[in-house]
Amino acid sequence: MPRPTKQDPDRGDARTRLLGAARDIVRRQGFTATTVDELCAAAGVTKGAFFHHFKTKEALGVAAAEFWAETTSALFAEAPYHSPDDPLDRVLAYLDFRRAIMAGDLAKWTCLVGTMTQEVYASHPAIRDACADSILGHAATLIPDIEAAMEARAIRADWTAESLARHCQAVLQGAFILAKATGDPALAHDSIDHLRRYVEGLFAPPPAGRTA
Amino acid sequence: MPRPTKQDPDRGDARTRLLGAARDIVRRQGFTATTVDELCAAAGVTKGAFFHHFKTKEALGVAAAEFWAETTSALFAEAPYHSPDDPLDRVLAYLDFRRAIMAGDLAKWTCLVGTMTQEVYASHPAIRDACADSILGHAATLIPDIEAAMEARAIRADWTAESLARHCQAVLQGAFILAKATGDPALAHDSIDHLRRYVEGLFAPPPAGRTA
DNA sequence: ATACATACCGACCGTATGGTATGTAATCTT
DNA sequence: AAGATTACATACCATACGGTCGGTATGTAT
Repeated sequence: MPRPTKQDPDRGDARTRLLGAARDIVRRQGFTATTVDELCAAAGVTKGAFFHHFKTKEALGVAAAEFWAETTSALFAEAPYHSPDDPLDRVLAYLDFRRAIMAGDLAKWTCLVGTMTQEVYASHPAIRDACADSILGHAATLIPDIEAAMEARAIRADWTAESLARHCQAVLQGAFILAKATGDPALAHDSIDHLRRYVEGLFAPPPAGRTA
Repeated sequence: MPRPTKQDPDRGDARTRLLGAARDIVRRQGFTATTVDELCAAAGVTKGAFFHHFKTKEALGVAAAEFWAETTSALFAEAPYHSPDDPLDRVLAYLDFRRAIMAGDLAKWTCLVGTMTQEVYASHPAIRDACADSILGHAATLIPDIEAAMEARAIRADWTAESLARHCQAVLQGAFILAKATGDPALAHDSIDHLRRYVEGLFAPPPAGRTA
């Protein structure tokens, strides 16, 4: 059962604070470069507390990915992009929402699990799997709207709603990398714009969606 | 002047071998998780040789990104996708080429500089800049063909050839992440397929390219 | 032949790292 | 209230890490 820490109470229990610190620091420096001591300092927690809650640093990585999945899915569930009546408009509103978030400090709007994946996919399978669950789980939330949009417009395509949902995530992840490389969110915005145009085109009336 | 090492001659000079080792190992484990000793062992070189050629580990990171830019640009320059007469076909052939490469060991076909960017964008600006140069430099090689395709089809678009070239790189980078997360190249293939369909759609005859 | 520079070797160093062992206080169970 | 369990704190450890340093071998110019 959680209990406030000595060093800085009234900020939640040690475990949650460590996960929050991991979310912020790992996004900025990566998983390997982030040390246990650093996480403890940021969370206002001692090393004993760290290894009480997480058997190893790798276990923290897994927990951080799961924490990320939970918190982001809550955030997106409450986001305003679900309100349009037309399912296609909901999908486009999702992209607009993702685009709108891309401002300010890079480490605040880039993706924890995408970052970790690159580093640990070969060396820490447990973390990688948790990251994959997070990414694919989030992608899956788009599928119903895409399917509904396909049905509403009677689209018979050579692509699946699932693959399009995942493609959106791929574009987002790639946009993060371009933004990090250049320090300029504009490149990320441009990529989302291209993606939005693609989705619009897929559902456009005339020769749309490459009907068979 | 390069000189073969004692441990394993006839494999090039120490510097090049270290850069080759960095390319392979960093792609699998990331920059931070890759140790100097590990690189030396893989290159069959001693630590003395390492720090003779590179002042610090960070300097090796910069050199590895530059090495990557040189070797890949050579590879793409000689690749077969330049042969079609129609510039649009060359762009599509580029995508087909990128897609075809995506098979086998992940660490062999994913992007060194994309991986490094995620880790070091905030902590090692020098490496980040070298990575940005590599990515944007490669993207720039696509611009002439895209521009020619736009001109050939008289496309007046609200997007630029440069932004489309960069978007292609974003999709590639994102595809790498999905493939790493799932261990399945199929997700990367699907994303490239979507990108290809997008590019085709942009240049399609009827209501093309969102003319103003 | 001498002098100098480059390329490489391998032992060593200070520190930072992930992890442990042990102790103490709050909370739960009965 | 008593014991058990959970939640945290502190001191400590073995090792691995980036980096240094003195030295040697191989050119290269004069």
